Amino acid sequence: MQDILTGLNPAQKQAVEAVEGPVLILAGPGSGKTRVITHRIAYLIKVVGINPHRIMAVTFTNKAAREMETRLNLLAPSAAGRLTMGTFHAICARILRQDGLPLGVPADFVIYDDDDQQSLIKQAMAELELDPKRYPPASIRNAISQAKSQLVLPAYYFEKGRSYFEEVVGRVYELYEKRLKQNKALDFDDLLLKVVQLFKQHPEVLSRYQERYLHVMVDEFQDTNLVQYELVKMLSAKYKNICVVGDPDQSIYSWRSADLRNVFNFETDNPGAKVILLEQNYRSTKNILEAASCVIAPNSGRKPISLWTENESGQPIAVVETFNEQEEAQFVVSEIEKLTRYEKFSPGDIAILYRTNAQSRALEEAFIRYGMPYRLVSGTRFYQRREVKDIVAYLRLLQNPHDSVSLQRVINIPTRGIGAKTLSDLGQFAREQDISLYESLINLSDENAPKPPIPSRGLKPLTDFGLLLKSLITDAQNLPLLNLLDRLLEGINYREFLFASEDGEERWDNILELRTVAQQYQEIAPPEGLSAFLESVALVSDLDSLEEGVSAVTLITLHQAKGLEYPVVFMVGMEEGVLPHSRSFDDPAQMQEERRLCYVGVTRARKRLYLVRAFRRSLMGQSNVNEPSRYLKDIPQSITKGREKQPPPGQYTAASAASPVIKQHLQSAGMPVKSASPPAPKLLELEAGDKVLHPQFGEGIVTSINRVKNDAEVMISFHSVGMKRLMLSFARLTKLEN
DNA sequence: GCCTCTGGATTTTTT
DNA sequence: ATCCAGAGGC
Repeated sequence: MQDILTGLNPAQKQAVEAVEGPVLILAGPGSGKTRVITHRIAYLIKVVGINPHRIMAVTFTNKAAREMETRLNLLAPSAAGRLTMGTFHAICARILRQDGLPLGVPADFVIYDDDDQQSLIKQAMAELELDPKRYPPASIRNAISQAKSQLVLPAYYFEKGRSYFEEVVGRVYELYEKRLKQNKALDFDDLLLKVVQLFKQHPEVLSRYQERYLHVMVDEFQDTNLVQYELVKMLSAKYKNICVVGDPDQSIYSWRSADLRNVFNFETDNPGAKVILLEQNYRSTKNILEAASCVIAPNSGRKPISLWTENESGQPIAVVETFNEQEEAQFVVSEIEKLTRYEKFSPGDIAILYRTNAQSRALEEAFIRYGMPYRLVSGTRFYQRREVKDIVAYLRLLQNPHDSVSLQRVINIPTRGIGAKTLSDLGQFAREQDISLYESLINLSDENAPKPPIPSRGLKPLTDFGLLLKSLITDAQNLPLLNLLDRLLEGINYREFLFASEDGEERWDNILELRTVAQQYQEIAPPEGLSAFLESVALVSDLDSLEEGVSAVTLITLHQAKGLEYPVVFMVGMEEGVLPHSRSFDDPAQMQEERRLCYVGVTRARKRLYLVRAFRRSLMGQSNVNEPSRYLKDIPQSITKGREKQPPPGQYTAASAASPVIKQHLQSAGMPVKSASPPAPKLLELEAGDKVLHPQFGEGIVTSINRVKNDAEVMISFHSVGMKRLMLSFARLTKLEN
């Protein structure tokens, strides 16, 4: 037990030893959070004597779970594999496969990702004859997902006093649920929600789990939504040993329903909760830490966490202005060149962080031009690639033939002459008979079964497809995964099909890559090998494959960078409109989140931090001049080292394209400077009473409009979120016909 | 049923 | 600038 507590600071030690009752650990960035969690688990096992089987540790990412597993193995090897450790979704999927039946969740359910979810929603909307122009499927999906994350059921939308938009959401939600059930499918939100429902409706199941888990720990608690919190509350209700670890300043996923109320209400929710602050930072230099503190300080309603470090002051923060994004990229690359050539840093020590994926483009081009190795985390994600999704859809169909979303996806892949008309006829028939699409296909080759009304010309491909599926489904029961996969690829002539398309070779390579992943499931006996594979495919992300120790510069979004650290960090695009993103301008809560995002970025850096901005930036095809990010102003000059642009080189003769420094120069020399600001945008013509659509808030009614300068303040009563005040130029409103 | 064109939108994406 | 979905033409 010596080794478990030695080397911990007093706060960490306190956190490790606080094993009784509810505990809230507020852990600043770089404060040794993972260390505390793993040591606490080791302490529970080796000192308190808890059976590892009775401990649950929940994380958000597979990567975090894996890391914890690895580190725990060093401390308490005997516990290996005996804990329940994993992501919320993985743990819930397991519970449902085992105990879902009483709730009507079949053990062989498939998991729908966001794309599948959207397909099914579109389909439901078509069935309800709802115009996707008026009710964007993405908004509806979002509304449904939000609802599910907050334990809201369709019935809520039919209560008195709901708006028409909400009623629409309710109707789609209801039908969507019905279709999910028919497809024996669950979406990501369901994995959590169904477990909560299972526990509520079947107390005997709940009490079994409650009995088992003496200790429940949750990592990244600031990212939990209401359902997730509800879940851990239920699980820990008997023994009340619930320990949550998080940092509200690093909450950047509210748009994925993360709810900070979970953190802020924890103490009132859990009387007698111990609160422990981890404030000593082991990661960054004093300068970097101070910059971080200054960035986050202006946010209101924060938990009182103030970071400190015994690390050296280090270098000043480099604040750099470049002309445009090409020059920004060039600066980054040449600076990296210097860092790796003249200093001790290697490319693997360096990361470039940005707000939006689109920003990676210019950077990549520069890296390629200079022949410098880089790795881009998640351009198009592997499991999102069309060819990979197609084959995964086939495999899902083999596990669960009722999965109509997958069936519709692959029914004409490769092209076999089954078009939209045939498909809709088939779909209508299936609905009328109340059978699945697969069953109606099978009916075609069964003499006694009712037949869908398909013109004879379209029949043959359908019948053949049905027979192909049927035989593959039998194979799925008997063949090891790789053999099954190969038989599938052969049965549909997939290689030939891909090679006939553009980028055929690359796409086939992706299939071979998928095959390599499948190889790991080869040893699991036939039907289970397939389902284990599919489950892992559904629940992994790209970040999971982010290897360490690669000798290349990492290009990564700020969101994805959470939880990572690098000796050298470049944050690019430090401009108003980029960070903070212009889409957040009209919502104070979102603006606070942008600030947290900046804070997350800054705190990724260990030794060196560069904050880079471009004077001009092309976004969506047009070039704009952006102000420096407000966050730059929050960092005191005493710890920064500015590197304003050099005097104008030849190519920057256009005054309108000059940096502010250059412009001043020109102006004082009596030269005319044309304003580089874009022309005032055309504003939407609106008046009170107009009906409008907002991409996030949905439909609303304009209650008042107040012109200011070139813009206007509009008050809008939204059906979904009530009254909001928005700036017309920023709010992406669409006018709807009254 | 397949191909081509156009219009619209384009933050972030742990599972 | 680009990507995608849906519409319309062959």
